[in-house]
Amino acid sequence: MRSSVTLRDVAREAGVSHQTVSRVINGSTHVDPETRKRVQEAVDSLGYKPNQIARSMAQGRSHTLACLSPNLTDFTFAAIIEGAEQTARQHGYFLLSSSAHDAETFASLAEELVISRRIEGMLVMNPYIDDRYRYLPSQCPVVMVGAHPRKEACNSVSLDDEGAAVTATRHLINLGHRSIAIITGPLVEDCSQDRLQGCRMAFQTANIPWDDRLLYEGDWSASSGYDGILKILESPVKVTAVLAQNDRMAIGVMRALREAGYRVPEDISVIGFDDMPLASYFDPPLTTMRQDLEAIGREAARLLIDTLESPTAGLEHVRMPTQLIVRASTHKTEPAIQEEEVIVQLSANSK
Amino acid sequence: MRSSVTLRDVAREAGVSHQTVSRVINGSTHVDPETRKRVQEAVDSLGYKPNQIARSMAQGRSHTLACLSPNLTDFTFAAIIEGAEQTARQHGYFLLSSSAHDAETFASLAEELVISRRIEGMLVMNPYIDDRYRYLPSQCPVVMVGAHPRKEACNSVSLDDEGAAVTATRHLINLGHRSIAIITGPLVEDCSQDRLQGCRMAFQTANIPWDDRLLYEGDWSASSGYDGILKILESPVKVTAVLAQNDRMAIGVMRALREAGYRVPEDISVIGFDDMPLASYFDPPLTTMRQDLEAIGREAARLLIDTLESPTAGLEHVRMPTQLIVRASTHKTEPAIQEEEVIVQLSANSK
DNA sequence: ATGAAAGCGCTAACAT
DNA sequence: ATGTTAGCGCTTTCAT
Repeated sequence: MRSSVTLRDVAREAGVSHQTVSRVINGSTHVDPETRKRVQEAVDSLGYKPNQIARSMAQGRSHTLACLSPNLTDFTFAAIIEGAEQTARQHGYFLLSSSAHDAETFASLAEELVISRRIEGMLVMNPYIDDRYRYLPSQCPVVMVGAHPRKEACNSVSLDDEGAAVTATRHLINLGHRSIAIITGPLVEDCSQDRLQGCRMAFQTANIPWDDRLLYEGDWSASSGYDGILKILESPVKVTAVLAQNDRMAIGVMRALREAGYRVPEDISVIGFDDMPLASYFDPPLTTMRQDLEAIGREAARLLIDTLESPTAGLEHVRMPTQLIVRASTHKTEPAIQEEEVIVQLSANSK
Repeated sequence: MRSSVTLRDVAREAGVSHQTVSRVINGSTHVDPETRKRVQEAVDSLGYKPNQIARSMAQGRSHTLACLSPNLTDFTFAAIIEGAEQTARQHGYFLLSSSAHDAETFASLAEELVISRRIEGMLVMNPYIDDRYRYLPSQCPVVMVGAHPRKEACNSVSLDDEGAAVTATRHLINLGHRSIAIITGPLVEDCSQDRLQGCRMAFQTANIPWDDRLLYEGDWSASSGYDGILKILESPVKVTAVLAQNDRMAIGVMRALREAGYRVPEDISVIGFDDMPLASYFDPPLTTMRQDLEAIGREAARLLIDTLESPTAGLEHVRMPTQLIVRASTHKTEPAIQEEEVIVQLSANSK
């Protein structure tokens, strides 16, 4: 098991110095084609594979990236990781994904990874959900995912949350809704704030007055959507549509509505965000803002690798587009203003 | 950035040899308490952290494990990885999780990881979904997750699939059902076969004849559940209950049933497997066999680490228990035989 | 209890 | 174009 073939074994076999073998392995140009061939044969016949640990040691590089997220199971995180891992591997990096439930865990984990030289760069999912942004490693490049740096100098990839919210809200408005409840994610998170801001803007454009009684701060869970809409329905305002900032909360909303005797979408329309798996299997199938999570992960990894390989690269803040997916959970109230919206949005974002 | 503190820096600071520092770091007993204290102070004041790459290099160990699964996004895989990662970290290992969509990807990835000495052991999720089991690395310990070794000599962790299926089936039988449709996962997978076998056994015990027209092989997707039940309903047999081998297919079944004008559970009962997130938010909330996925991951990692650290350890094949979760999607047909079943199962499995 | 020497398998810098 | 010499930062002998 520890009888691995080394560079020197190959060198001996090929009758050259181990350095020449190294050159061949690393594709250096300064090698005689004849020699290269001989070395290559030795490599093949001995089944030599470079020991990456030794290589990392010699160059002081680990060829490993880390991705730290609050957990690995939320579909959004998992899909981003999947994308990031793909891209990392394509570029010869491995991705170590770890979950850090809270800021302390994050801090110790990040420090260990960096100081122990195991990783060269780090993807940080949702850095502002708690204090974790305070503990971002200073000694290696970081890419924020799902949030924009406030004052940290690092790359970032996030959704066009504001734009997505504008689109979603306008979809409802165009269906004739003017009394729209909003269930947000935790307002400490940028993405909740941005989505809220998008709603505000769309309201303003349509001259819909803002009403705080129609707002509820959830925590992304289905049960918070459930609780939220029930709370809102207690107010005297008549709601005809609900915008939930993610699909899970939208599910909770639909369930509460059903139990309270409302029909979706005939009485109340519901729109979500994410287009999570099975969104089309809900009852009714959910209208939602789709985001291409794997693309976010790919982009984030690309950004990190770019930074690693060309340290001169400036900071980038990428916003990923979203797409309105109209299913059965949204519906006209009064005669709709115009229905072409859908087509417009689909094409505008499908690049 | 590369100005890290090394063992020698600490040694100089403490006025000892770097070797002594190494002893302190590694908790060797043969160190004078006085010296140890001095070294410790130097370590602290300099903020020294061992370079893990160098350490790996010297001991020929990477302290890294890999987990290869078909993808990272399926909730089942993600949750298992989450559990495995936790345990790995507790024991000082890192977990490199990668997805290998097909057998070829798996083969090259596994080879690279092992030969390059990046990892010391490997968790392999669902090795029999395709040919990947042929490419299991021979040079490092492997733990199979979700399947039992056929002839491979490795550890494994899987669900008590057969037992779970027996419990699920008996739940339906006890509710008076005798005409039960079954939607399976891909039959190349052990877990589909085992669950099917459990159904067969429960049928036999209850003297229910087997009817192939009530069987459909799905692929775990919601749409295959949808298609499957529609296909089964074409046959002249009257179905009163459906057992889907996972929750996603169960969702597909419920949707098809709803669209075909059947009520769940009044006309037809549905039971799933997994207790996936939101299972309780389906309409109706889904009765299902819960599995503790994170526990599976933890167990798998534990097994792998045990093997690594005490090579004398024999092979283990762990079966994890499941738990019947009764919600609203199952219902009596004729007068039920007895209802205490539920309680019995819950306590029997909740250890 | 401590130190000195050697080496893990490779790459980098300098020869030639 | 190729070889030689030094390490990378640590652990592992083996002395003392």
